[in-house]
Amino acid sequence: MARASTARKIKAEPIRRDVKGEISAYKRRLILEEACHLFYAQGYEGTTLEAIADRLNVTKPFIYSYYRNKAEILREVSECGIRLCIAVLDDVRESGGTPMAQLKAIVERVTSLIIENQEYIVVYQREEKNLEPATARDIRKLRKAFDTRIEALLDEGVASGAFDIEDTGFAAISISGLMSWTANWFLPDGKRSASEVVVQTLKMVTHMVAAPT
Amino acid sequence: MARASTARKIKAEPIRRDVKGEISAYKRRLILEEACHLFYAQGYEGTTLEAIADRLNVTKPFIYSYYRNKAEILREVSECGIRLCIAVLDDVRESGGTPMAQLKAIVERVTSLIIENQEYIVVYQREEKNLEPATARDIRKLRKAFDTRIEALLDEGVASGAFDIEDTGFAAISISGLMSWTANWFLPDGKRSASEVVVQTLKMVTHMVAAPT
DNA sequence: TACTTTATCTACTGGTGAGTAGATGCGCAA
DNA sequence: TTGCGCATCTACTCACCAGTAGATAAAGTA
Repeated sequence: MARASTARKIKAEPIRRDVKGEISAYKRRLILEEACHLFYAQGYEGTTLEAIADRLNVTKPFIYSYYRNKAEILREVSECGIRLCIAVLDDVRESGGTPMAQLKAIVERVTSLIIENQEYIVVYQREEKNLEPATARDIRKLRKAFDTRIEALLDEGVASGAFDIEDTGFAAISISGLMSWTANWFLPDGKRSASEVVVQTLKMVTHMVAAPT
Repeated sequence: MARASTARKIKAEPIRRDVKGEISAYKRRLILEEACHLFYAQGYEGTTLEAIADRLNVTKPFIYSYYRNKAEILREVSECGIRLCIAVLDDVRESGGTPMAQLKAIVERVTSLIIENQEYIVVYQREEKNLEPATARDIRKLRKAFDTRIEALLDEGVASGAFDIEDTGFAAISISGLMSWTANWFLPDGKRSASEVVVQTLKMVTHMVAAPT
């Protein structure tokens, strides 16, 4: 085993960076970004692996040494967006505050995230049918978990009297839908800037749930 | 010309149905429905014309005698949903009423329509990238026109004091987004029935735009 | 009956693109 | 300097599918 020979080196300098691994991860990242960009512009089936390779000035087998197949690239693209959204939700929930303050923070940050990662979000929405069924299920579960946790927050707000909502489950779907939908129509050079969209979305959501004062 | 010989018959019985044309239209319809169903279940690229033909117990060239090519089928599927929505909007606007009453009627009827035609709507949303660019532009224009006319209605409501909205353009996008999004998550056998979803959507939209009383 | 038209089929082509086998060449260790 | 291993490439295979040419059969017409 190679392990025995490296063991000595580790003793001399116990903490060392996995340079090889980092470079490999970086290359995966490059492939992923370019793939997402092309999937967004031309669709998944309309994008050949050769086209991705071309844009990176490499060849198709290069890609195959970092991803098992085309579907694995799509999987990674698809997971990316929802993972980020859940991370934000976790962060806000942990840092506490009133239900209204938390909801506002979530809407603000998640909407920004969706705009920033528009291509990833849209590709997932469009190309779900090209994922392997098991993968599609897993990602759907993540989305569902996101909605359920928004629902829990809304329940807290209803209990405290901050929100006036009849069906919090439905409201949660509506809020997360409103944010997701942004990815479908937002244009980076359109008449509304990203920050204006965030502000307006926040207003819509607030209007939708706030109890009359 | 054959026209001269049929002219005499038309004189004998001036109003006659175009049976041949109707049958032809009916066959197109059958192809369209089956195609939409398969596009929905397996994606556009994942559906072969042979598969569509199989389900209809015919062969591929049969389809080619009713549609020029695969993309033309997709075009018809894609146009279907938005055309129906615009027809409803026209109808409601024509029959008049207060802005609030009109908005409610639109949300109610369009949301129902979207649920009924879920497959058509979703296929369009997903497969836009597989349309010919010119066709995609045309359909986008229809969607845009729909939103603009919702915006005009919202403006009327703001003028009359019924609505409290800062950016009616944004609110219009949000409302049509909320309705469109339904197609993405509604399950015919899910825990909410179609009519419950319609009622809840109506409540969300009302909450979102209504001026405080 | 014989001829025409129309609807649909059988059997093909041509192009494409995912995935792979094996070659090549470069950097590193001894 | 030689040899090894890793990264990447060249050059293919294989399957699939949109679209088509031309056959066939059924219905109508004279």
